[in-house]
Amino acid sequence: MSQEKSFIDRLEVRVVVFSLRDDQLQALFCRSEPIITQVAWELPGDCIPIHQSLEESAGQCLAYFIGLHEAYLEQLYTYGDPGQDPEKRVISVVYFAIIPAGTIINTKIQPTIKWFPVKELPELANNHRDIVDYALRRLRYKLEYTAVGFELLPENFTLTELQRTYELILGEKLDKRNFRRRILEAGVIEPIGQWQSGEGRPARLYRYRPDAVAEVQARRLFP
Amino acid sequence: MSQEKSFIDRLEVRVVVFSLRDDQLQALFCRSEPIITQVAWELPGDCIPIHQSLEESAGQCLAYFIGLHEAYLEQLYTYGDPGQDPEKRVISVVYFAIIPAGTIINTKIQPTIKWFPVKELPELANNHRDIVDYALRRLRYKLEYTAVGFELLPENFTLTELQRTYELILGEKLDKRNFRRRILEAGVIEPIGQWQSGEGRPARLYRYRPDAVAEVQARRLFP
DNA sequence: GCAAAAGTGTTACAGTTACACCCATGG
DNA sequence: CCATGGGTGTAACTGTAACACTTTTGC
Repeated sequence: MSQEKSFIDRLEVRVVVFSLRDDQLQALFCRSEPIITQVAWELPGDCIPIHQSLEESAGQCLAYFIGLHEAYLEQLYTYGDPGQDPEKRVISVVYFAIIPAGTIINTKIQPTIKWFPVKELPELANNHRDIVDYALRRLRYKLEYTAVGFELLPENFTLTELQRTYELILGEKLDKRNFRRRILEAGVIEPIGQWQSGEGRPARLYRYRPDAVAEVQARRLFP
Repeated sequence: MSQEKSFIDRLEVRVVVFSLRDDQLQALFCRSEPIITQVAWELPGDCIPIHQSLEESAGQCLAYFIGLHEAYLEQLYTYGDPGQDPEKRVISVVYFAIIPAGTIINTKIQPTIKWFPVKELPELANNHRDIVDYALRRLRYKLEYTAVGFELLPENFTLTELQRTYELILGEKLDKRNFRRRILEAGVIEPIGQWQSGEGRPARLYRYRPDAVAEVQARRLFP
């Protein structure tokens, strides 16, 4: 095993932050340093201090950019192609994060950040567009067989809100009765005994049961 | 964004190599340098030269250890917890590889490597046991919704061999008629017009259709 | 001719989908 | 009292799982 050291790699963490805002799935970007003249956006990120684990760094990145200390966080992929300069390479360990709808984030910490709907992304630096696309695929995919959808919602929510969340991410309409029957049968949520009033009949509020076992048996390609 | 450089990180690639051997799923390890006196095994790996991409390095690792230049390769996870020494950290980008059954590998290149059945792993260095467990989960999982199972087989195979492969990895018996019906209906394999003889009636040989679309619609947790 | 492995259909059951109306509240 | 969104059950259909015997070859 060769022992050649890689002194000139730069190791960074990047985070794709998703949230539901304005009835759309949005992702967070920050303005990149204008290298030539073009201004582009990039994924929030940072170097990884030697004393930190990768996940800690991703978490700290969230704290730094949006002042948030708790969020769903999952490693997505590590990118590390050599660039044009054969003496330089950036290793990007990318995480994705999910922020509950309605979370108030402190944009004063970092005035250069901005949310964009995933359907209307701006021009992004490097391969960040591909990264977001991949994160989105993973989110959709994961939504189908785990309970990750609840991470997008506040602690208490109505069944209509939950259904809307699923519809937004999957990009298709779902049947109300089937949706309700199945999610209640799955036993992953419980009513909190309160109702949310607004226009029309008040809606029962539910919360996710953190003890819920919410992995579905995959459908096999072959039996 | 802070610009602190991480000079003392060591960046390495590791590969979990799976193959079917002796009617068992096996993984490849190499003898680790005996640090104190205890001899343990570790995942084959190497440093990542600055001019290479991560996947290239993983591929080169396969070439170096077993003289193989083509194999299914997929990024698994990146590990990078700080160790005891706060000035040192190893970043391990881990891939997993699948080698078709019957592939003759050149163990003369590296006499210190050895296959172990995944059910009888030896003592492994660092967190490599966890890594293998995770790779195995991913392999099982992936088998259920993609056609990755074919990577474990030689180019031509019988339906019984294919079924056996699935049974070995999933760890359960499958029904012969259901298995055959569904895989043939899926249209991912085609007969090559030859038969393999041995004991009993000769078996028809098939091959995987590389143009096959072989992703199954996931079963949803909620509709 | 027999041992050994390949190959082949049907039926019962479970899960999924499609679908339309009444209910409770606020204004 | 009416507009608005919340809430509820059933029937047809589709996919899945369970199951045993015949066929072809080598020895």
